[in-house]
Order: sequence, then C-alpha cells, then structure tokens
Amino acid sequence: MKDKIKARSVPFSQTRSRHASETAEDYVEAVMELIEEKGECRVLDLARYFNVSHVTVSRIVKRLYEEKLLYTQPYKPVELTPKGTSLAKKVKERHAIVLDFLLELGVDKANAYIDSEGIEHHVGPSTLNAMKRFLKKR
Amino acid sequence: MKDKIKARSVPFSQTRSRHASETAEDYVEAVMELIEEKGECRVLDLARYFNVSHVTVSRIVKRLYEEKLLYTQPYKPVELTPKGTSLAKKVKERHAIVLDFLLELGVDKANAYIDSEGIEHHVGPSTLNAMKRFLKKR
DNA sequence: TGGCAAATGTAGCAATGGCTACGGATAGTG
DNA sequence: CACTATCCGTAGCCATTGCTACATTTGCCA
Repeated sequence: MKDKIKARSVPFSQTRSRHASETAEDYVEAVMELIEEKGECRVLDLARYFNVSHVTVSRIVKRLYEEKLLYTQPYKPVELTPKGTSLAKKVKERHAIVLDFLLELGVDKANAYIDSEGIEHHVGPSTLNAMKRFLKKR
Repeated sequence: MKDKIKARSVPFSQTRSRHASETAEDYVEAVMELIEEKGECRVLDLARYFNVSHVTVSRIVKRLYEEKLLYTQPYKPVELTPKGTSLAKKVKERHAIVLDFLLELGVDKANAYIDSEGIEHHVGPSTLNAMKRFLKKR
C-alpha cells in the first residue's frame, strides 16, 4: 500500500494567508460602501457592519494600513488609498456579478445575498467570465 | 449623520468559527476519499493531501475527534464516525454538484476543480437546488 | 467652559491553524 | 533480535481574529 497521495488541487492551501486576503477584500469593499452611503467610515461603522467588536476592527484596520490599503489616524475616519480603492472596485464588481448570477439562476434574494458574499472570494477569472457569459445570454 | 449601519447579510459573521467548520468539512471529505482510494487514512496522508505539516493535521484530527467526527488512536489510521461519515457524504455530494455545475457552465477543468473547492462551503441549500435544476435542464 | 456620552485605543486572554525541532513508537528487514 | 526508516506525538513559537475590561480622546451641549 504505497500509493502516492495526490496533492490537493488548490495550490495555495495555506489557509491562514488566504483568509487574511479575504478579510482585506471584505474590509475595503465595506469601507467603500460605507463612504458611499454616509459620507465617512468610522471604526464603529465597520464593527456594526461585520457584527464584531470595535477592537477587532481597529486591529484589522491597522494591518490593512500597513498593507497600504487604508489611510487611518487615531480617532479619525478610515479612508481608502488608491491601492485600496482599486481593490475595492474589483471586489465590488465581482461581487455584483456573482449576486446577479445567483439571482438569474433562480436563487431567492435573501439566499443570493448571503451566498454571494461567501462565494465571491473563490471565484477565479475563468469562472467569473463564465458567469458573465451566462448573464449576457439572458 | 446618524444613519444606522445595516448589518451584514451574513448572520454568522464569526469568521473564526465559520473557518473551523470549513476545515471540518474538508477533513472528513479527505478522510473518506483517502480510505476509498487506498484503504486507510494516515495522518501523513492528510498532511500530503493538504500540503501542510503532520503537526497541523494531528492537532486538527484531535479537535475533530473531540467533535465526534473522527476516530483516532495513537499511531493508528484515522477513521470516520457515523457522524463524520454522514457529514462527509453530504459534503462530497455538494462538492460534486458544484464541480459539475461549473463544468457545465463552461469553466475549464483545472479552474473548475480549484474554484469548486473554495465555493462549495458557501453554497446553501437554496443555491444548491438552483444548481441541480440547471444541471437537469442540460 | 465643564462635563458627559460616544468613539477609539490598549492590554491581555482564547481558539484556530501555520511552522520547526526533537523524541518516542511501529514495522519491516537482515 | 536488533536496526533503521517512517510515522506520529509533544513542546513551543507566530499570525489572525474573536472577546472583555479599562483608559483616553473627541465633540457636543448646558
């Protein structure tokens, strides 16, 4: 019994770093949405948005500041850097496509909203294009 | 500027516990596959499968044992409990449907394999049914 | 201006999932 | 039976994302 174990298809199985990137995507998207909706984005806005404590948010904001995705100063609102803005736009567009796709597929609104948030991070360019083609045909 | 922040659609935004459940799903699925393929599932088999160290695997195996998903004894192969078997079956079926769905949608094999692994954890019953309906129509 | 409420920061803990280094167990082979 | 290679467990480190408790800053209003 010495069969080789075929390695998992996913090349970057490093779960931790993958999750950190997903967090970054969620946060820049949320910051952009909150600024659009109410003109600014405070730490507590994000805390309410994600249903976590402000402590969790402020630590993550600090990390994303170090990654040059956000501007942040003590007791000031959070803003997006050019890099953050660019990422946020990409994520929002992808998210919108996934949501439209699920709705077009016949998923009810509530579930389409929920599932699109989980799914969007795992949709590669190839799958995204397939979804776009599907939407065009309708 | 006192607008309420609408809470995120996802009810269980608790990222940590959500990720832990995904790990559980990935592991029981892998254990079932490895047993099917080579008759037993050792810690090192899982380590190779997920491209992580055996230490990471054995800690996770211990946790899943406490959650009554796996049987494990020192230096013995890992096996599935009834609860683990049931979860694994559910996950494998869902995974297969997502994969078939992506292929049918026109995603190439390589990308369909990769994306289906990420997506499957976020496909709720409603979306899964929509995918099944789509597959039936073809 | 003084003071209070809300917002934010800091300290420190837990759970999860990565790792290396090291040591003990098992099994196969001479 | 002993040796050796492989497998597995343990100790202990780090990063990420949760939390509570407490301190500080800000901004508004009397």
